[in-house]
Amino acid sequence: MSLRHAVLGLLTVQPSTGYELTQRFDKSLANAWHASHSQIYPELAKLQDEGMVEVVGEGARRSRTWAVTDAGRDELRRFMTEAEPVRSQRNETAVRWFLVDLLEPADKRKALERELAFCEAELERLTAIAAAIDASEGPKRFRGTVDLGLRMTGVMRDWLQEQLSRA
Amino acid sequence: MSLRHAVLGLLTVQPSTGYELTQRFDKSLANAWHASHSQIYPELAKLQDEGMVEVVGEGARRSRTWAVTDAGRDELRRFMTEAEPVRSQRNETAVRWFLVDLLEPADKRKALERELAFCEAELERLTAIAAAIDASEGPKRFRGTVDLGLRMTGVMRDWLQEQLSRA
DNA sequence: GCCATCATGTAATTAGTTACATGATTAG
DNA sequence: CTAATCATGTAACTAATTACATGATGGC
Repeated sequence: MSLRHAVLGLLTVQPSTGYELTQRFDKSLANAWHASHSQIYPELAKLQDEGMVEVVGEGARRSRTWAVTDAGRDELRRFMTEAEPVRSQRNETAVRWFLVDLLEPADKRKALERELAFCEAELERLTAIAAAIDASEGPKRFRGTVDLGLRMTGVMRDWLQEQLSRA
Repeated sequence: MSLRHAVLGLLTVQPSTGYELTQRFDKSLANAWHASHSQIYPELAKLQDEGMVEVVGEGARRSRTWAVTDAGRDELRRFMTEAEPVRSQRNETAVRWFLVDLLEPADKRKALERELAFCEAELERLTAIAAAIDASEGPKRFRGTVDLGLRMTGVMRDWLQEQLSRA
């Protein structure tokens, strides 16, 4: 189960409230993992029971800021270095791209155009994130990951354009 | 829900038994969707109830070959052309690559090397599939999808090598 | 005062995994 | 004849989504 490790990882980068975590899942981990608040709050409670996270601050609207404990850091390290990676994916976009070959030309073109628009938007989104990191002070962590996303999305865009020009 | 559309798609390409479908999920859709037999058999039954698949042959070991009906083809087309794509992913490997920046150098190098080995293996797997398609007669469907996989995995390998050389 | 958004939670349902179970066929 | 693999199914459990529910705060 990877939800808890994603939570531990995000909280290691930066202590957050449950609400902020839900947003960070869709920003930082948009291409990796999705979790909604109804999953995150119970998971934080479970992690707290197990001593892996703790409340380090309370703010307005009875919000609580969570941080990783030493036990949590140990568990995250164990996951990253010792646990056997689970490689299976669940990616509806990839299913669609696989199945696009089954469509007749007109439908295929329309589908490819929609996907192309998605890639362009994603490139823009990642470019903005990269610029923000570059403009910031400090260690520029995750700049590499953003760069990987940019390269992958670039490959996808090129591929879609080729498919379109042939369709 | 994408399982049923993956099933309809795979059966559109080639009628199969449930057993064959489980294998095709891990071969053709390895980088898109995973489903185990305990999910596939009930889904075939449900699709049959809804008139979207039918038994077109029976073989040894009481195996049954399933094919898509017109209603199934309609549903697949509707999914591909009209349904709003769900973009969220669930990809533990991507989570790991994101979190690798949190590790100290020695752990990081070890983690990157493991991922690099995975990419090399994946490149080999895809190269073999591409060669098989190229050697075959007929329309060479999905050759493009395999090529996309090769390009993406190539980008990943290069990125991992760069990260390693800097770690 | 009221609307948007921040913020947290639970309940009901659906999807997916792991474990259990069984029988048929083929290769050695 | 027996072990491996083919082939199908169900049961128990865990994970995830969708829907329901409530209250706080800040901007207008």
